[in-house]
Amino acid sequence: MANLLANLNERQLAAVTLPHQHALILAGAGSGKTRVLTTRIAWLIQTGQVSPAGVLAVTFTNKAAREMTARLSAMLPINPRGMWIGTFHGLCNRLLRAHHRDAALPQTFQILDSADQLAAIKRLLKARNVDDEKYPPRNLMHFINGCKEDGLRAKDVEVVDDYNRRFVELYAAYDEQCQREGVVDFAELLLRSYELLERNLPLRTHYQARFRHVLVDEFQDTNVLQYKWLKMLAGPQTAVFAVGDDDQSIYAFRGANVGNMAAFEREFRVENLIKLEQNYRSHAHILECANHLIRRNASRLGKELWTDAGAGEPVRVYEATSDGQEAQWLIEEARGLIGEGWMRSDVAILYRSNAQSRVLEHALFSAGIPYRVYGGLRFFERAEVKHALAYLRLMENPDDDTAFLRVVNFPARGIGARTVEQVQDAARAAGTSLYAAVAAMRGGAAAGKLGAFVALVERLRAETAALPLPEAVEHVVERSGLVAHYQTEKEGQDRIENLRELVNAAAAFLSEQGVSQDVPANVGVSTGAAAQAGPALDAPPDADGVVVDADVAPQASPLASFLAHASLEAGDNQAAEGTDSLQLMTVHAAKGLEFDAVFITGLEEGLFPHENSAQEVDGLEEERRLMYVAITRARKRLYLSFSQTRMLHGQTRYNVRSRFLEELPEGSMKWLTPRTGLARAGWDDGGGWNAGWNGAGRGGAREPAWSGGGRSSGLGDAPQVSAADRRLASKFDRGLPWRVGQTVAHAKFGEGVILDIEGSGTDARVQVNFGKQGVKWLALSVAKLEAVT
DNA sequence: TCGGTTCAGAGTATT
DNA sequence: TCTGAACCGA
Repeated sequence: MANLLANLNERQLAAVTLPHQHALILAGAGSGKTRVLTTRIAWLIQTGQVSPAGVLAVTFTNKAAREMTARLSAMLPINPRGMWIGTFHGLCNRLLRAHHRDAALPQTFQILDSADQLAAIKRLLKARNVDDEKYPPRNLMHFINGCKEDGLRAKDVEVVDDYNRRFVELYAAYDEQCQREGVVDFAELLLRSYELLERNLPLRTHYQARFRHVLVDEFQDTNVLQYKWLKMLAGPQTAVFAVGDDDQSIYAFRGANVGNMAAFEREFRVENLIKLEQNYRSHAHILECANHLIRRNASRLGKELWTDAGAGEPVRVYEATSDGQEAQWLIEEARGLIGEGWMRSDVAILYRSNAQSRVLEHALFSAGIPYRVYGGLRFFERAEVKHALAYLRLMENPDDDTAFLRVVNFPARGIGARTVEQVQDAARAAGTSLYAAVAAMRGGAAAGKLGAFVALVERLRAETAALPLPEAVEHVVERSGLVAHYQTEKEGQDRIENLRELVNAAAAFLSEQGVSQDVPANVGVSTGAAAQAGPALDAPPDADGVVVDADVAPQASPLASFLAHASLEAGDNQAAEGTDSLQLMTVHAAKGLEFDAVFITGLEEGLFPHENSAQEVDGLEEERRLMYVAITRARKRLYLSFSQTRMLHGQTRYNVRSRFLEELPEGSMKWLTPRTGLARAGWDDGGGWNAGWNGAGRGGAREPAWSGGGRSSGLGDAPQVSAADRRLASKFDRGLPWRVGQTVAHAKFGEGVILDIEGSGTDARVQVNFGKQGVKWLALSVAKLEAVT
């Protein structure tokens, strides 16, 4: 144990060895967060305070879960595979498989990824003849996921208008469709297991008693439902150890609710709040910049990073004349670094939006510098892989209509859209799945072809019944006709490779799970987890019967587990490793990573901070946190660059440098280009976005529209102002006390940002984005708005 | 069923 | 400017 706790600093040690009580650890960037989490678990187990089965540790990404598992197995002589360490979705999947009956799901339920979900929604809209112009599938998906992430079923959603009513109806219909098909989407995994625990007292009591320690990573990223889920799981004997950093909360747009941190502190009566502020990553000038910048955010729990590593080099700032020139400069700098012996893989080039990578890639390519771009298609998202998985899914669960439609005519077997529609009609009439409808259909050429398809799936299932998973996958890949189909394609070779890789992935999956390679793919097995579970899992008999713990419940078959794995872990999304390359990625993708040298590019108003964020509640603060994350990625050297002009959407935009540059401490910066003065009047942190993004550039005027200060005067004076700008400007000439971009408060809806203003006098209306409460038009003569400063 | 054309939209993203 | 999706004709 001595060496377990060795080399921890005072605060880290305190966090690791906290008593059996709820705790909130505010872990700054580079402060050893993962180390504290894993050491805490190891320490608890090693000192006999909890058995491995009594620990539940939850993360957001598979990568984080893997890292935690790996570090733990290095610290402890136990097999951490049997422990409940995983992503929210992975753990929910585990619960639902074990208690599928109580959760009203088939044991073989399939998991829809985002693309599957969208396809299912489109299918739903089509079947119900819904105008998808008026109700775009993507909006509906967003709505459904948003509701689920708030823990709301369709019946719980407050209907505010007719348009919204339709969404709620479709939400209900969507859930029915999923239930009928035996599929669940990502949000459903969470919601369903939450409801399972909520409604099933014996089950809840059992798991609450079992998990004496619940540890949460990246707590600032939890959404409303995840927090509710944690509250449901935490019983009177449970200590929740939440680790997070409110300053690194950059995922509000996907439902993360930083407010959970304060709520946790309050609702769990947290007495142990520990701040990890010593940074082991960056030199002091870099941390100075990070601290100085983030201090501007009003809503913070408060934290200041420090290091004893020394001042290091000042942060370099460069002003380019164009985006292309910015890339050229960057290449020269990078060449210099490489020449000095820096590894290319230790140099990262960050940008706010993916579109910015093109110019950079073009320049790097021309210069012959190897680079890797993060993002893009992942292994299990590739079309050919999804096709193969669809066959496997159909074998496992014939009711999976999404899988059916994906491969019913792929490879082409003469089943056209017309035929498919007929099946869909028949299925709807009979209230069955497409697969079952085909089985019920008689006669006709179409039925013949369809019948052949169903027979194919049946045959595949029979032929693979006794085969181990990898061989079963290989058999399906071959006999489904996929390989043959891609052989006829010009560029099908890569796809065939990926199909072969899928066979390898299946084999790798088995060994990762500790399942023997000999077990037939579709036979339930007991994994190491069950064997390891031990006496701690003897569930207390209850009035309603005995609770069978997930670890001793029959396990799903290797195939079912593999399919879940494929949905829950989309695989790598970065170019294969190999040659030493520069690392290109968005700032979001860089979170959690670190590099010796970091370039943050495109530091321009409208781009970073992004213009769209001005329309969101607390949008600017989130952008600032994003900048904070970017800065704290750098160990030794940090470059910040921006460009006077940038090609965007086919037009040259004339930029003003990012306000974030003005928010950094002079003393820690070194301008590589002369620092020009800027008229900064008109800046407004309170929600306003007075910068003249709208006008600048389109008229060809370099003069920023807001140079004069306030929006209206600036616009009025600018030459060649567009019609849109005049329309905008006119909104400020009516003497209304409101302006676009302003943050306001409403008694019922909370804080919002004004998006638009229409009419005048008693007719005046404002459109306000209230975030989760939605976008609303409010009549100013009725609604009471207050300015938020 | 595929391939070309047209059109809108263009922010960040894990499971 | 560029991309992806939808659509139409062969």
